[in-house]
Amino acid sequence: MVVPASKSPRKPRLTAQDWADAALAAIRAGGLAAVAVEPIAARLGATKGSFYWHFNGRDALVEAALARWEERETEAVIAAVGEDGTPRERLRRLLAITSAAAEREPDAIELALQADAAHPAVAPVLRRVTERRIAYVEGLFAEYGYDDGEARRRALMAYVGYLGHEQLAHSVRELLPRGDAARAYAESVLSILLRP
Amino acid sequence: MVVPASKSPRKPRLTAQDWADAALAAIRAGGLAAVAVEPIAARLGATKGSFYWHFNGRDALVEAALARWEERETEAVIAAVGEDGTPRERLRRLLAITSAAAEREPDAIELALQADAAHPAVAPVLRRVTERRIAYVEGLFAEYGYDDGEARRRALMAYVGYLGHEQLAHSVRELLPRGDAARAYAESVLSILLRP
DNA sequence: GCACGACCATACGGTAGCGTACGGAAAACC
DNA sequence: GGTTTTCCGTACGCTACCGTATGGTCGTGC
Repeated sequence: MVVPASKSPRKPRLTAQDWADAALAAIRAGGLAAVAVEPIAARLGATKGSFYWHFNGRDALVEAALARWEERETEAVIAAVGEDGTPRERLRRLLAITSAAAEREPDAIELALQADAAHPAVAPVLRRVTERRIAYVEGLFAEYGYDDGEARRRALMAYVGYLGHEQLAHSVRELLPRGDAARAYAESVLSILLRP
Repeated sequence: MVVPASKSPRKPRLTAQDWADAALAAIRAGGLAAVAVEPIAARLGATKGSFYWHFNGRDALVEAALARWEERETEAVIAAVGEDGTPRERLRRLLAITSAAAEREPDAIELALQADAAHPAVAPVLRRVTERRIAYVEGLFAEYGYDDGEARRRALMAYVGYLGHEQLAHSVRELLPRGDAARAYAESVLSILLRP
């Protein structure tokens, strides 16, 4: 009796995207250094033979993963805040989204990239994403009523605080306030940033 | 003609300290992953033979380097601020010291450890150092007049801002204000943090 | 001035990962 | 249904690093 094709799940062919996503997963789990062809191949149930058909080498894979991340990042974060409400409401929403995310589990990919910010493939990606984000927050503050210089300064404070918060959530999470204290903290941050 | 002993500088014997310092230098230059026995040996003009006499293995070297860093860190930073003047003056001094340091070149060792915060040897060191620092800043805010909760929150904001600032200085330095703008920024941060 | 212990170099085997060569299977096309 | 692409597995050599074994050299006590 011959078993039909449904026995072992029919080995789907892999695309370059599959590899890029797997590389992103590796970055999330172990940083840029974890982007290693052979382990990822094993995890995909494939071999290097497949990989080197889709890519020229490890560097190309890294770049593909970063491109994928930047793309996702761009469309996601800012859009999540929306365009409804006063600037204050949008800032509160932004704060809520980011701090809630960090309380669960900080964004490991972003932290990994920040850690390898000097890597030639990482630097430009990080620069673009960072610039976009700060400019966005600066816009919110400007809309709120601050003049150019002050809006820029406050945006920087806010973003720098965000970065450090993610970092601290990753390294010494128990020092961050939780629950009610976290809400009081967020409220305090918002009111301080919006005080003239 | 035979040259006396002064020709090649007489090969000084190495101590465990020498190795630990060299490892720290490697961390500064290339992160934890750069702590590799053979390259460091080469840089010291020695071989693994020397290393494995002083240490049991790579892990022991990493721990020695971290211990050395923690020691330095503890005695240095807080002491630099001193105990003179009002809390406000001391906070300003602290801000000046740290932001000036970041403007030149952020502390690469600290960033590297932050990047590998999950490493079993790094985590406890980072936890202790971070706790000490935040507690110190919290003390300053308390002395300034805030009640316990508020002092803690402000200390957290300040520290989280410090972390993010170092991070940004490392990844996208050109986004940070320089010169006069930097001074205006620091002034703004201080006044915001000390406003009731 | 020699003997012993501290210190180090050399040489070796082992592992993980990169990249290449090449043959074979699977789809796509006609 | 055969041919041509597309996709992938296997096998190989190469490099960088870890850790061990072993014998040599240097300093120091006596």
